[in-house]
Amino acid sequence: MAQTYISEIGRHVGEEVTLKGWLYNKRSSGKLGFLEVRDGSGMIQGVVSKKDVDDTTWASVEEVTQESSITLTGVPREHPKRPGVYEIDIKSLEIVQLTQDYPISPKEHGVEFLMDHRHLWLRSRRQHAILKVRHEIIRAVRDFFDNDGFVLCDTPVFTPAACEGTTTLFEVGYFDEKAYLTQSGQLYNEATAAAFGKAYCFGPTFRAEKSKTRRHLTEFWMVEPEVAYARLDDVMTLAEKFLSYVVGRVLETRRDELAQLERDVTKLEGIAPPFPRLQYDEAVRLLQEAHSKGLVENRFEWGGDLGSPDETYLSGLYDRPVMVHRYPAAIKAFYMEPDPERPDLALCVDVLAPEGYGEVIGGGERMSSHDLLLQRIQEHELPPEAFDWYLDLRKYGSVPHGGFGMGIERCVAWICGLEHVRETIPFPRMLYRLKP
RNA sequence: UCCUCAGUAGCUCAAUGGCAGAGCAUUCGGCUGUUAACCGAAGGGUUGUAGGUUCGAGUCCUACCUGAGGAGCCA
Repeated sequence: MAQTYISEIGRHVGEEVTLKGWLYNKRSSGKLGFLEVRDGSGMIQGVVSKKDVDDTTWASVEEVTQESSITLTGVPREHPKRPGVYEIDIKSLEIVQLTQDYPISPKEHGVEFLMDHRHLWLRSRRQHAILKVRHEIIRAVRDFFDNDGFVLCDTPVFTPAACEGTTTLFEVGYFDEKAYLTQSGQLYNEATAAAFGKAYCFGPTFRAEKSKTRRHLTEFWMVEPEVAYARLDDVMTLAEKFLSYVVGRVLETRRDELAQLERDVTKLEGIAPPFPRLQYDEAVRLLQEAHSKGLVENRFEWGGDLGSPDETYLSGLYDRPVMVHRYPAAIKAFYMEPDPERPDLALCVDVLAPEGYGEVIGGGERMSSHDLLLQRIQEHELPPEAFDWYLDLRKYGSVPHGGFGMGIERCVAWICGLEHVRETIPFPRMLYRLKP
């Protein structure tokens, strides 16, 4: 018999249908059984009474265990006590495979145990909700750029040299030479933006930093748009429109999943342009003021990069993401365009998500002068021959241009209200975590 | 790399330096509207590893291993 998916069960009330899936949980009351069934598309409670089915089916009901694969036929109807919720009266049940000793019980488990069983943990309600929000975020990201005239131009994962130094790169063998896993597609995006005007890449990114916090993965997904002729203000305007669109789409299509995650959606409903724009100088003043009031432990000095506690404090001042711009050039990457009015500042921006989720976007205006870029490469003691092609972009029709990168997992963690990014990707890769 | 915390049954956790315990899971029995169902019973242990202190160590000390949170660095 043709399979009906649980997500479509409402269209089949009163008809006999076949479900194919797995047993999520079982409860019983004597000769009445309650089977919670999942099929990937959703969950439904099956009800089966001994007097209504043959002995074979009742024996299966008694025997079936958590996460056994099953097929069943039955007739869906509304739940007697919960309007809008469906149940299915089971007519017959077949066990495809009887599962023995499923490790994840319906009770609490620790992080290490769940991470070791990540391949099975994905079956749980919570992980389902998170990964469906992730999927929606990725769809929204693609739709936003596709609908705005951007061309998807993916950049390589194998790269010959570092964008910003080799210390945080994974080195791999590439036949007879060394290669590195990409830490950003941005340099290549500058080439595709010069070709297509507006381009973006979206793929995995690798950082070999020995970071061990709730915000770090060694392999994560990043979307990076790049726009020819864009100035810093244009980049910031794009970033606030983009983030607002993504949040709006999740609110529109994934309310059930956010409710499952107990996310306070009122914190998301106000996310709309304009986002506050805070110049680095002003951020320093706010942080020093906060320190004198005892709100921030360490006194922040001009010239440093914002630490996590600093970011958390600043983002806590606003009800939407805050865009901190014009950091000291000395602490930013070599390719940042200097501010013509204050050459010691870089025309860059970091977008800090609310509620302490930290930096979700980093970007800015790129350097357009060939000679200054070459000078910066030399100052940073980078091998100029590795950047021949990159310098070419400044020799043949150089224009002001800029863009940003957004880490998908931090965005998912923020929108879902999660404690840790490890749950935002099916199989997280972290310091000390390479399996499963 | 550094700082802090943790490691006891398959899982989550108790146990003042003095008999190794509970809930869940599993097995058996009961229950016709359950919702992490509930009720009764049973099986289940080299207390992360190695050494030390002590009449006696899950508990105290040392080293190591594993994990978690944080710093730095970053999206």
